[in-house]
Amino acid sequence: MTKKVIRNSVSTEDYLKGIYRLTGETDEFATTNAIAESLGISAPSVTGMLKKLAQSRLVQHSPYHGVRLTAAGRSRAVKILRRHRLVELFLHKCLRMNWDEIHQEAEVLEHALSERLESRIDEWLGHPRFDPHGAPIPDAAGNIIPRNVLKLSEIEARCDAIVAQVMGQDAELLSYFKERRIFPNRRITVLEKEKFGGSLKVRVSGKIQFIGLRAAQQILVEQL
Amino acid sequence: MTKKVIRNSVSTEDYLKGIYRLTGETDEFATTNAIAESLGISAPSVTGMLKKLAQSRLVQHSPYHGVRLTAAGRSRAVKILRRHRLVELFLHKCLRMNWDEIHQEAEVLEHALSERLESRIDEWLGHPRFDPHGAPIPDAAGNIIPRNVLKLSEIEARCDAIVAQVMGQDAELLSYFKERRIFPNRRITVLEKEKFGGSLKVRVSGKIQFIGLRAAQQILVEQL
DNA sequence: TCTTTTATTTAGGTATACCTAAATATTTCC
DNA sequence: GGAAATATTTAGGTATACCTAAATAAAAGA
Repeated sequence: MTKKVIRNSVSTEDYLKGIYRLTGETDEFATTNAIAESLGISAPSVTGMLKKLAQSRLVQHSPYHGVRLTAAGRSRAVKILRRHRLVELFLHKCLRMNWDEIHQEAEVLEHALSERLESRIDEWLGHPRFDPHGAPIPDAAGNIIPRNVLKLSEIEARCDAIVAQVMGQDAELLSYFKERRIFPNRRITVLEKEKFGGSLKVRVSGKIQFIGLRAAQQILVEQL
Repeated sequence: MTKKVIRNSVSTEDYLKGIYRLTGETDEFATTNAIAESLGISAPSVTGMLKKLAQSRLVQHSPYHGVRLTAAGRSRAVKILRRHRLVELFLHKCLRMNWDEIHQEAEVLEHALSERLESRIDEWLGHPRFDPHGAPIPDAAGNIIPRNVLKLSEIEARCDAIVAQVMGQDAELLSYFKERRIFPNRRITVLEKEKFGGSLKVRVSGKIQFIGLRAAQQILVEQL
């Protein structure tokens, strides 16, 4: 027992991706509850799965504390992330799918790509570096372009910035951004910040508008 | 118990597709062993699964005799077949994937397409009617173009025909056809048939060559 | 510090889909 | 018709990945 099984399941990939999303390239631990919430799975189920992932040396499990990805686990997570973002961009560019539909499709397709198909799509796209939401696409070796980004909500009033990325998980939020013409590479100026977590008054794409705090936390910018 | 559960699994889709491949549009029964062999699963496992599919009203199960698809089961099978063939053609046309690679990819991707993506691909391809192996692609309603085809092995010597379809499951066999330039829509003439299941001497694409009987059974033609 | 709250894990159970070995039904052949 | 061969099903078991309820550990607050 406690043998090191090879885990190729969709579940395994979803856990690794979820943990990576929580901890990024840091060596922080992701907590059981955070993982449970992000995957929509009960905490006891998560505990059980984390033990299996630890046996397969994909995560390091520190009981009652959390897990962090091993090198192998991180590499698998980055691979899925690459596939997810390549697929999003491909669906958008080749098949003209909407900005707010592609995430949902990619969530399934990322688990169905072979190595071969991944690289064909990468070639078709010309080895792209960013997906349609502005998220960096890891290269075939797993390297990610380092960026210096802040949440829009953290920018001071009267500051200029460039939209780097909008978080693309939620179709409703993406429609919100679309309506307000908030897209990667657009210049954005924070005009005013209401106190105590209120809206931000900004100018973007020539229009002055208000953005809720929750939305502003989902927009990454490069400050100028 | 014995409730009518909704079955959306990859396994379910593979069984329905497999049964359809065995029986086509006829009302014949597929036997347990034939299904087991075609899916590479043990016969007892197949029996168990057929009972579940019968409970979900996707097949009609006649114990010790076999199963046949219900209308619902056939419709699901044809949908998967449509997706499989659309994906094959798309990979070939858009991503320039080889004739003998696309089946393997489609085998996975067919289970990962949404309705929306299926129809985007269909549009991109211009509502195609045949896949790269010459197999007819069912339309969105599930209708399949009727054809009048024979196996090449059934054609009399000194007869002319047009290659309609090469069976595309096996990459090795497809390479064999590729080498011999046997593609859909090519004219093929059977020059001689060796007795007792020997090779066929044919002319195709201007070249005279021999085709093994097993291969000739995997080539469908329209007799002229 | 000690109690309460929160987070995590253990215990026990479910569904899906597969397996082998053994039993039983069906078909084939003499 | 009956024995042998073949096909199918039953019985019992495994692995994956999920669940709820209960127990326990850790963190927070008085």
